[in-house]
Amino acid sequence: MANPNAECSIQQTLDVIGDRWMLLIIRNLFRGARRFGELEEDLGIAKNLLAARLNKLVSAGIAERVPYQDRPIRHEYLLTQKGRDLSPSLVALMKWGDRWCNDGSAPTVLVHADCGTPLMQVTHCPTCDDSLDPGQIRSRPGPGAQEALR
Amino acid sequence: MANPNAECSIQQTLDVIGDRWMLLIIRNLFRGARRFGELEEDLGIAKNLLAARLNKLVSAGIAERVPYQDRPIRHEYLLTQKGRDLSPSLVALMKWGDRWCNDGSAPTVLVHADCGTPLMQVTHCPTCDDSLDPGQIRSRPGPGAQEALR
DNA sequence: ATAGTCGGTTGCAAAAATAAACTGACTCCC
DNA sequence: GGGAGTCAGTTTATTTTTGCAACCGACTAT
Repeated sequence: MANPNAECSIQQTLDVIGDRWMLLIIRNLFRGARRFGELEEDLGIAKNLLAARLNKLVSAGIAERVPYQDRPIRHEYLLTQKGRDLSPSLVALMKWGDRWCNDGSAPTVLVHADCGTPLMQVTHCPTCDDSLDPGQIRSRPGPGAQEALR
Repeated sequence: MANPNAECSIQQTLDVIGDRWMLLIIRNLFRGARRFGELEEDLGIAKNLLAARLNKLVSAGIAERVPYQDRPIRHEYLLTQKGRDLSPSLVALMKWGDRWCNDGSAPTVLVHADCGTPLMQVTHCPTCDDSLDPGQIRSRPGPGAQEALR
């Protein structure tokens, strides 16, 4: 309890996936990459770092190692529910990059599998049934938290 | 064009804000911190790193330096529109931490300023007028992009 | 004149990233 | 059986980035 930021979920999230490679590895797992060599080649990451990151992902419960052959035993890496649940974060970061790093044009568009419509990501108020912009958002301590932010 | 990932907005985004401190600094700017010393104390970051990060934020156009006194000239740091537009990303990361690092309980809850209702963040299909889960999302190259993600 | 504040810069040691070589368990081909 | 190749790492050395502490300059307060 020395550091008040320890209470913050953003801090805790970044402790797990907040380094230069983690989110890129997770992005590629989302895209369907499964194997060590595949990730290595796609990302251009050093082998030792990839091995270390994958171990961290597995021990954090974001990915799991699943054998795909014996002799020699080889594993592939699959996202768990916890990992798949990072989708909104990745989408949000991608949207930001689309808007601010690519002149608003999107190198990649996310679409609804059923109908092909490009998707939007919104912050939504269930009561007002409306989407909000940042100015409409306030933060307050949650239930079971004493003074989480400042 | 050597690296196909250069096309990806996630990559580009992480190039700018993808290190351990950037999003934490931005989070604190969202919370209202403005001054060097304030950020330094709240985050426990080393002065040289904070100075480097703030310069990077300013040159990336995410924050701006605004004088708040002369003699000696002192500046504060304010988020630009580009910076404020990171709100959805921060929200998404926070939600993930709430769910997966805090047993689902939220140290901090985001609420609608108008009505106080806790907010949801959803991926939304404008055509179907429905919110989607990750399994319903596909990616495809956007307009003006050749083969951005395989 | 002295001390203190604020916002840095500089120098140095420790930690992490990178690149390249090496390993081990196999398979495939001759 | 021998040699080359693949895949998934591990080891080793080099470079870069962090983190820490000391110092600095311009001012204010006492």
